[in-house]
Amino acid sequence: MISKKPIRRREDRSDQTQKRILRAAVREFSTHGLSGARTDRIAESAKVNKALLYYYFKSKQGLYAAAVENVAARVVENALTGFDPKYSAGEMLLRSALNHFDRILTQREFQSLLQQEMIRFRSGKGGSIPVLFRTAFAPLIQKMREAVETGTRTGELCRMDWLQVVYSIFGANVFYFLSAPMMELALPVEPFAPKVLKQRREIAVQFLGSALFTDRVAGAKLADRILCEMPMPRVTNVQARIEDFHARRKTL
Amino acid sequence: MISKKPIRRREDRSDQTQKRILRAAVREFSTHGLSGARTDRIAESAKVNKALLYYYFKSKQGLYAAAVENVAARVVENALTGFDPKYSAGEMLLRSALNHFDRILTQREFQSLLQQEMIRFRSGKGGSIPVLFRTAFAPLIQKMREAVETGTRTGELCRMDWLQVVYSIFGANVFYFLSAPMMELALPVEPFAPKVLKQRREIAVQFLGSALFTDRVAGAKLADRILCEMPMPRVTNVQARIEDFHARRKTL
DNA sequence: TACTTTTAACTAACCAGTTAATCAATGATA
DNA sequence: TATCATTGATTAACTGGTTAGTTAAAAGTA
Repeated sequence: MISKKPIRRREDRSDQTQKRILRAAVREFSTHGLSGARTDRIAESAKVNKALLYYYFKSKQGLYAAAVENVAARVVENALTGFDPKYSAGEMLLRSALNHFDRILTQREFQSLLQQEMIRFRSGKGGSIPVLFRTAFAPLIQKMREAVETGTRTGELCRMDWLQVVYSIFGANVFYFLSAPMMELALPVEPFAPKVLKQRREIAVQFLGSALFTDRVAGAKLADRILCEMPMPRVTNVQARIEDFHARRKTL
Repeated sequence: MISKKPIRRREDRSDQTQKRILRAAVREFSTHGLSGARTDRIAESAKVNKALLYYYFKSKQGLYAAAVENVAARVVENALTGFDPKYSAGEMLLRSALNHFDRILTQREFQSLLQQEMIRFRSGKGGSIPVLFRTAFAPLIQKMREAVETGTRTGELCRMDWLQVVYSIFGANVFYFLSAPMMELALPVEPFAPKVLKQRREIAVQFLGSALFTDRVAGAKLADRILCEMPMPRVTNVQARIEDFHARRKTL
């Protein structure tokens, strides 16, 4: 933003504008949905002419697909960290819960896009769900299943349905962020304030610790230890949040 | 559908067409979103002229608002059943979890609309969230909070953050239905098959029973008892499911 | 007749996608 | 190394189909 040295090499320049378009597209699609998004708005926010969108991504659909893939790729990389075999099964689960929370926190657009894709998929159109599923989702729940099964076999965890564990972990996190706008109206706190987020994150893991483990106290202790080792990431996405804020102001 | 006796009274006739429009609108908006929905399609599916939509509901936005309110109203009525003071705090919570599951199951459109409204709300525009919040959401979580607090005071429930309980209960249910289309790709089962639904519903309550209660075994037993008293409702919405099916076929 | 409900046909705006022309690196040539 | 055709990147202006919303008249009911 600040450095104004013009890019000389043609390729680099083109790459950069493509990235700019993609960033703008992710923002637009995640806040307005596929049909609500406006190509003019994307072009304007990427500071390029609208025709460029079609030059690089042939159609609105194409741009949308590229946007979804782009965010998905960013997610996949760190989805499986935490399943290091040096950890016990229970620890893997708690770590993946934290991982999931942090991922939603740092990549909010992904969540919006994913939810919208889910609705689209349910009402018939193929969309990107199958791809997302194969690349991001399937490997993760497979790992979780294995962890629950070994955990119950060794007696570390309570005897329980592995799917229910998946639903509990993901569900609580997803619902937290999903319901945040509404909760904002209910509670005397701002759900996206760093302090509140941090506390929520801790409580969620502690809850899992005492809900999943045979030895409740040991589970809670383990949760505390992991929390020390995995501090909450800083939310770097400041620019987007500022833009959000202004968009909000304008429409009030 | 079958009975063809024409309605004589003007008022009744008008009422009925309004309802037909509203039903069609709910279907259209919940599958396509506000901006994806087409007024022509709503009119056609309600078997009225498009101008009637504007006669009764002045604008697309107005129709949308009416649709959301309509579904919300249906939800509110049975949200608070289960908080009968004759039950213990723990029982209230388990019952409300089942209630919530059944509500999503029988009124799927509400969920879609609500989620879309949540995204809309986050990205600035007021929408119906504040209304929905006051009428449906706030009273419910208030009751849940009270239940958790009395439950922990009496020692029936584990000492835990009441909000975390809310997130766990709602989260698991919401996430089950939200992720169902994706899970369909992951699992060898159809998540909307009555048998699968029934099993999931049971496991979810049993999980809560042993996660929330100080006495895990007692919690699980209570869950079983409640499950007997609250059998899964039949999904009456056959027409919508058939239409869904056909819509799906067409777009493949 | 007087009033409400419903319709066919229309319009104005919007918006995805196109076109043809311009601009600026690049690399070949003398 | 100065020149210039080539090619990729970018734009302003346009187009045509779509869609929310209107109007004026017809049909139905009290």
